[in-house]
Amino acid sequence: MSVKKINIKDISEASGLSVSTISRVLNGKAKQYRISKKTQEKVLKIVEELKYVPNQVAVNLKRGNTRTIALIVPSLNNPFFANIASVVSLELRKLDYTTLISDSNENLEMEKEEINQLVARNVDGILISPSSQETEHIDWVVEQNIPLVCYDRFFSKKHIPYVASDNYAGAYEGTKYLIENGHKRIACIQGSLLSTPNEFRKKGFEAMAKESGLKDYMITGSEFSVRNGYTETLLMLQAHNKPTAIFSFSNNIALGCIKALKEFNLRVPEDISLITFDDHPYLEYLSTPLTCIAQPVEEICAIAIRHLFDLINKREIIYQKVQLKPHIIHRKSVRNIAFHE
Amino acid sequence: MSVKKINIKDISEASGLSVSTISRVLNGKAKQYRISKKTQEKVLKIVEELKYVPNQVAVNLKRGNTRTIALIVPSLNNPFFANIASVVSLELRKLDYTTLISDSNENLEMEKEEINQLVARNVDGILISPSSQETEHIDWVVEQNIPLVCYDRFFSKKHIPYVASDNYAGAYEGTKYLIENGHKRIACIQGSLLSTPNEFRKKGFEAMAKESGLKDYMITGSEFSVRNGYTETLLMLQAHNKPTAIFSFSNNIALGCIKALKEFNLRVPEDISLITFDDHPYLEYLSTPLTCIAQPVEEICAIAIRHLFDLINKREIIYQKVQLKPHIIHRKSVRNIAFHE
DNA sequence: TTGAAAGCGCTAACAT
DNA sequence: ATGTTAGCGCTTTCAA
Repeated sequence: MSVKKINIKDISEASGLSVSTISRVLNGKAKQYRISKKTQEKVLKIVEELKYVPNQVAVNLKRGNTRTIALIVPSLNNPFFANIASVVSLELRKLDYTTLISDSNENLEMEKEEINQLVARNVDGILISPSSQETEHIDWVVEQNIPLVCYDRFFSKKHIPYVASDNYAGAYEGTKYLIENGHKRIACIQGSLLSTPNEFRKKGFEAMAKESGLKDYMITGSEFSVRNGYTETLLMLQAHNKPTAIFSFSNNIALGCIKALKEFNLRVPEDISLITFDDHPYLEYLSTPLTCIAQPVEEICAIAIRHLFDLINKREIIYQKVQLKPHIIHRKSVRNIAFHE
Repeated sequence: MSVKKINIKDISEASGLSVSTISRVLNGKAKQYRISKKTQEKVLKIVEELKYVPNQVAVNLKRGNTRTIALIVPSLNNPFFANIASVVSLELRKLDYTTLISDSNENLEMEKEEINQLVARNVDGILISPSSQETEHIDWVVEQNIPLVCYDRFFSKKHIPYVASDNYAGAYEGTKYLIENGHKRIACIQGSLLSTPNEFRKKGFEAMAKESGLKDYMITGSEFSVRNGYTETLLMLQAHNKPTAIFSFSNNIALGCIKALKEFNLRVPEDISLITFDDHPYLEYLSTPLTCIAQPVEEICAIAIRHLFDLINKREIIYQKVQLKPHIIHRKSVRNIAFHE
């Protein structure tokens, strides 16, 4: 029934050569060991015929490394992270590494479990966007000298390398843009209070608010989810003093926001303006094309990978903490109300 | 520098017990081997203290299985597949399996490479949405008795289990809906000609067209991509006889379609109607909420997983080939022109 | 109730 | 130019 997988010993027997010779040929060490052309050809021929593929599990055990990098995302259903997963796995494949994508579901317990699994599976490195500020499990990884780099979200108080957007600057600029367009009553809908992007977006907003004397604002919400965007928008629309602009702190939040706005028959930007973090192709085709603060996803991935490999190769990391400037993509969801007051 | 990972032998030495005892305790075989409470506690305590996690690579080599399932998706940037990846990995985790997500990038060569990798890594099973009708590499997997189930896309001519939407029925119903709404000139924009979903969508469309005497139609395009949707729409809008309705065969195609329509200042559905395969939260918030044919993603995942485990456990699979009915979600992108001719 | 040791498939150090 | 063998970390058979 069960067809035994063929192994290096089978090749050895079929060819009359020793397993070491097979191993050498297959690992490109033929010249180094001056293995004759004839032998090489014979090996390759038999390998081809028997469709032999070396058992990586055994190779990994022997070598102690797996040529596997783990990528932990908070949610694959978030297009921002799906995009990152796609980019990272493609890039790593070019380096002949396999990517193990783990979805932590925005859940610390799951994240811990996964980290455990990943370490047990001997991954060579971990790229993580942590779901909280809790670091015990992360410290444990670092203690074991397993290379780890944070992307997007990171730990403010720890010396763990990271690559992220400059969320402070992004929020600062976004707010400035809103204010320049005459908005004096702004509501922010934020995401997870435990995440650094949220922390810095909030700070960036507040800094600009302070700088320009903006007093009439609110910051509400607590999750990077459609539902949060929806609920918070619903609530603020029922307050006596509606904002003239909403600053959504993520793509999913914006979606919930739009849903609520629609139910209230409020048009964007005629009745209320909207700007959001995160770009996506569909934003352009929404009933009102959405102005957004786009993050440099490809760069974040590229640099995170580079840093991880610097760690893996014990090269020194010069810029341990990187923040990349996001940029505003102007579409049509912010109205200039400077002269309409 | 490099902190040696602690292993079972370390635990053995630290506890003064043999490695077999450690292994037994850790694998829940304490009662089976009548290991004393004291011994158990001692083991657990030391394991806890030293934060020992068994090396899964060694376990895998020894046991010959990995408790890992590979999920091959054609593209993670397609929200349909990102969604599937998310659902599958969450479901498999519940079963205490790890998911290895691989992005084949709609590319046969990459898919082959990945299959190779996956087999070499001793995955216990493979869930694949193949990027072509080429099956040599798939046959090789099956020959080795590695359980494999196709989802979404499959092989029409092979006896390989699959779970997919009933794309024929979906297209049939979608076309019927268009015709009932008075459309007599319909353009389909299709995706990859090599994929079964496309094949059956095309057939479903043609069947309904024939049945209702629809003559004036075209089927064009060749890729499940935004660009394809864009280009094909652009082309058909320049023809002398514009269609009154477009049937897009995927979410990405629809996005390209909308982009082109917008450039031509054509309103949906006033100037032209649009229906597409695949649902997504944002479809509801597009300038015209898009009517679509939604696939039962959760069910597809659940059944694919069940079938895979039937294979893994050598249980018999009763329904080897499953097609699940999709359903139309009525939004606002199809106009009734029956009385406007 | 516990331990010793073989062996999973491979690589590489040490032969020759 | 090629072969022999130890050992990676674990599970499990066999022994006690």
